[in-house]
Amino acid sequence: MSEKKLTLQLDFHSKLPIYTQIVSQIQSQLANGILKPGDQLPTVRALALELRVNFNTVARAYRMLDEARIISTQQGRGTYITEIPPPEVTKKLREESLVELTNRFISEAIRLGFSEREISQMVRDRLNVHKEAKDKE
Amino acid sequence: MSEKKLTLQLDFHSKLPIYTQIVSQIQSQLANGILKPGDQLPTVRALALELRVNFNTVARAYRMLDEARIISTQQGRGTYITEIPPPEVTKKLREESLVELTNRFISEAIRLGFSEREISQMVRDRLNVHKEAKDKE
DNA sequence: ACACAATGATACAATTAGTACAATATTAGG
DNA sequence: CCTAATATTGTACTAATTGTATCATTGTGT
Repeated sequence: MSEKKLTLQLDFHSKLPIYTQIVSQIQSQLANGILKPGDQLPTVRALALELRVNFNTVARAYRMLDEARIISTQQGRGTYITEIPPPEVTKKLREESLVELTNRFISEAIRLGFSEREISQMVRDRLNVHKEAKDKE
Repeated sequence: MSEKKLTLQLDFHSKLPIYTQIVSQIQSQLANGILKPGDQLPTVRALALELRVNFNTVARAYRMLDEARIISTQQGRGTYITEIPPPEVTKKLREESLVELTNRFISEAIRLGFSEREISQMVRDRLNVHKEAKDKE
């Protein structure tokens, strides 16, 4: 039995609905290898209990992931990460995870009152610092 | 769930519209620490009932506060004080907070296996999207 | 009387919760 | 072993709670 612990961090005050948070966090865990093809996910009820949400909320997230062919849900059996996630799906997932990460960063910065110009300038800046630090190794 | 009582004093004879009074009183309660980031506000209907006003009036106040990023409203779920309210900080602190935020973003992206090139491209990309969305207003 | 802003009424949409059900797996009796 | 009862799992449908959108009404200033 290889049921993953699957620790998710929900923000109940977020603009984002719970079910989309579940979807995107599972996606990103798959994108960066925390979850692997074949892994069994917790049951809708188990995960719901842990996250303190209604199991239909988890079921809705699972359904979305199922429709995206990322997981396979089987009534009476459980849910599993798809064995052969089409390469273009994983590629797409990877892309999407960066999109989301970047969006979160930008909206956070905007909320803090920074302008687009300041943000892009700072990103250039810190990327340069990062690059220099790496080159010196 | 810590739904605040949120006692507001309205003056129905004031020149100031009800919704303005709601807005400014919530703002001042936040400034005074009576309300804190993450606090859930009463539902538009509950507060309206208590204040003996139409719930659309409360909704209007909430919408204004939402646009000012002071609260976060989510259809079907509720209304919350924004977790990270726009800080009126000094220029230096402000600068440092963007540095911190950017560093966290970059290292997270690097950890996920993205290259500097991909990161800067994506930031440009999402900033453009953000800008366009804003321009449309 | 008119124009405009504020408020109210009504219908709508999104999210989550509740309940009953169907498919599959597991276990108990023989 | 085989079969039937039971448990476990996801599904479907519905209800309740929330904020949103639109238009009507009211009231005030000119």
